[in-house]
Amino acid sequence: MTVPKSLSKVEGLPAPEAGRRVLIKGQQTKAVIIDAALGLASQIGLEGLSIGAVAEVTGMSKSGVFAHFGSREELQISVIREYHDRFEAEVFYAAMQKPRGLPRLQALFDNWMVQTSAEIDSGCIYISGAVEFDDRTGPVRDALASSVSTWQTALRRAVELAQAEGQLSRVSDAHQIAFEIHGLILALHYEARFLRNPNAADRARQGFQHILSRYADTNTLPASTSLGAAKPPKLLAETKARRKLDKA
Amino acid sequence: MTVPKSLSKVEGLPAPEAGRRVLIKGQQTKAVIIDAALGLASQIGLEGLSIGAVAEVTGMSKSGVFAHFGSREELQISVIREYHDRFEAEVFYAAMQKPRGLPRLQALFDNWMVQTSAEIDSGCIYISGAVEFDDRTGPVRDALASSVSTWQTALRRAVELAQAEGQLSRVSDAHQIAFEIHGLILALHYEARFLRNPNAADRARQGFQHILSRYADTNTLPASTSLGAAKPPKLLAETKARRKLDKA
DNA sequence: TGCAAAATAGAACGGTCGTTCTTTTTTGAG
DNA sequence: CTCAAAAAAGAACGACCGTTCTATTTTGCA
Repeated sequence: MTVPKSLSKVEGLPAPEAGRRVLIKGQQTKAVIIDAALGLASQIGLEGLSIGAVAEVTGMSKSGVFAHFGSREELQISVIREYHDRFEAEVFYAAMQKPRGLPRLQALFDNWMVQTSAEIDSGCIYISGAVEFDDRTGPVRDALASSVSTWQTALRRAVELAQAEGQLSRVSDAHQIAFEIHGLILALHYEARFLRNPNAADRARQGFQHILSRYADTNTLPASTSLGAAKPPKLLAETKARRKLDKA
Repeated sequence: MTVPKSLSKVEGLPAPEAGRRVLIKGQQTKAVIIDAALGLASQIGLEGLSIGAVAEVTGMSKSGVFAHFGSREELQISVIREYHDRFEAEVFYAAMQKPRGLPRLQALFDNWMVQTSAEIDSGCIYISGAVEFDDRTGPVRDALASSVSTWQTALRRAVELAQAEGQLSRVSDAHQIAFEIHGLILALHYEARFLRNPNAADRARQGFQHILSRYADTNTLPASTSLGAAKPPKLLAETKARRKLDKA
């Protein structure tokens, strides 16, 4: 139909084979719109996001906003993509500077906490969106699930690296550990944002330290956190053997 | 406190001082409406709940449904109350038959898991509602938050009892332990319902056993679950001393 | 600067929503 | 069986929604 999926214009090539013009204004305002829409969606959710509200915030007309996307779904997907990019930059890439293993995993968790609910307003789209689209189908849900899965894979990989470094036990697989970490973030979001519990951040941090100390391997315990009692006597030889296997 | 929320039968007084009639039909259909509305809200959320949809499901007219509540907000609140009652019966009261301590806590968790997402469809209103109303104000949010707080208090109390019985360590307070358990349920709901991960239930169960074994006190470890490695050498004397304190 | 294309605005559409008002049907004690 | 009260239906309202179509303004290369 009209509005050709907005692929050639923004997503794909920046029009190097353009027959006539290479306009820049459109993409500028589109970025402004997406930014405003992301702010709105963070507060009222992706489903509550309306073109009229975005138009009012940006000072544009409804049809002016609409023309950039061609449908509300495409606007929602653009918002998801924008959130994905920011999440990737501020949580993932920011933590990749740390050395692999526990330092990087700790940085991922800290950044995740900040991104999720450290800001007073603005909830997490990955969380609210999951609730809104959990029994629906379609491209919006697919985009959301894809984005979340990417992040979960990255987190799991960080856990695996910590295991490979011998800093995290293998009594549970990485998926299980990532699941428990995810639960802490979800509980943080729930208690901080809905119940307005000011201690939620500390609870989450403490829970993360509990997970680390539970799965702690023998070498290099990072300053032995609050729970000093539970020190499982691990097998050093087994750990080293497995580290070799991972290199192969 | 044994959850003294639900008192009268439906709304206010069941009309014992009725001047003329004591009609029963109205309350019957009202119960039918609320049941249908709860089913709908469990799928599409409290915010997505529309009077028109409820009317269609129940085979009534919009105004017929509306007349029973006077506003959509009141319908939403009625749904929350209904969910509260069912949750109370199927999760809380069903677990109160078990002896206090770990058995009861385990039963609470198991029932909670079933209620939350064991059923294929029907999500949890406490979870979806928290996302939908986390930055709103008004009676619906208040009813939801009140209901959740009541349940959280009951859960925390169960943890405290397990601590008092000497079956759960006190290195963390009950609120922290309840927070971590809550996280497991939230992660279960997220992964099972949104990501369609069939292993989520096992992940949650395993995470719960991890929490138990982390906070395990010396006596009566229940058949030492899958995680056999981490056995923290606890102080027996300290535990007994604290158990005495709790009795006082 | 000219001028076509791009960007934006404006008005209107059909649809659904919660709600109100009026009318009809059903209920159940006398 | 009667009949007033309760329950339910029906129609209509204003508001907002996404979307379409057309008109206007702005953009930026020639």
